[in-house]
Amino acid sequence: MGATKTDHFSERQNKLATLTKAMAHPARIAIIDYLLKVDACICGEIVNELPLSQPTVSQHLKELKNAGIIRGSIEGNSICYCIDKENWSAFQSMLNNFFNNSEKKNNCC
Amino acid sequence: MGATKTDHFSERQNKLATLTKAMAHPARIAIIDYLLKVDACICGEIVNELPLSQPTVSQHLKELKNAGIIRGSIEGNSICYCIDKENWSAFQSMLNNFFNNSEKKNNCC
DNA sequence: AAAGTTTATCGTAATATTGCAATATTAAAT
DNA sequence: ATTTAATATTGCAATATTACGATAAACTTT
Repeated sequence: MGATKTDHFSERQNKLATLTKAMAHPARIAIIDYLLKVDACICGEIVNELPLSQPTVSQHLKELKNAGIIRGSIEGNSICYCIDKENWSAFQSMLNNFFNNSEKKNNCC
Repeated sequence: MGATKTDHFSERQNKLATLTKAMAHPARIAIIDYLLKVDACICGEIVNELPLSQPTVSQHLKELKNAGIIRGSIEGNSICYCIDKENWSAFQSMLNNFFNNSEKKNNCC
């Protein structure tokens, strides 16, 4: 056991879970925060912004990249990271749809 | 190691991470989906809705409850669960704020 | 070419998550 | 009081995540 049974759920449910999982760490939230704040590609300063070692930050960056939240491109001997705006908008819509189902009338407890 | 260094991040960052983590499983998304769909308190049918064993579902319900996403109240010999609408709205705002920082002009890569 | 800089990967330890069988708990029904 | 029902808890195995030191890879500068 220990492995998530993704095959029993809908694609949408798995996607939402994957997306939220990618954000589900304060360091990754902090990275996204920073990239949104500076609103540009950041070449080689992200490690200094975080209270974690270089390998650990690199790993978090990789996860964000795998999830499609950020993009990285080689620029000389450093790597420039930025938010993948297209995907980011799609994720926002996805989460909005999820939440907007709660705009109903009835209630009970 | 293996434990998240929450003490190095802001309260907001940790809260966002905790919230997204609570949603970061297809079974938990499915539970929220279901509770939003029926838009009512559900007494003892949630296990049948999911392709997982009763103990596993119970555990996922517990996590959602701990995160404040759902509430459960005893009703006879079953337990009624529903979305905690107040918290749910707060979470929605929180995520909206997070995403709305990306409504800027500049871009690069 | 050698040395420096930046980022990624490997290896490994600590911890957390996922899942379920078995069992416990609690209330209703008989 | 016993049985039935619904849900929670315990215990455990499999897997995933988090973190970092050591090292590798790739590009720049000297």
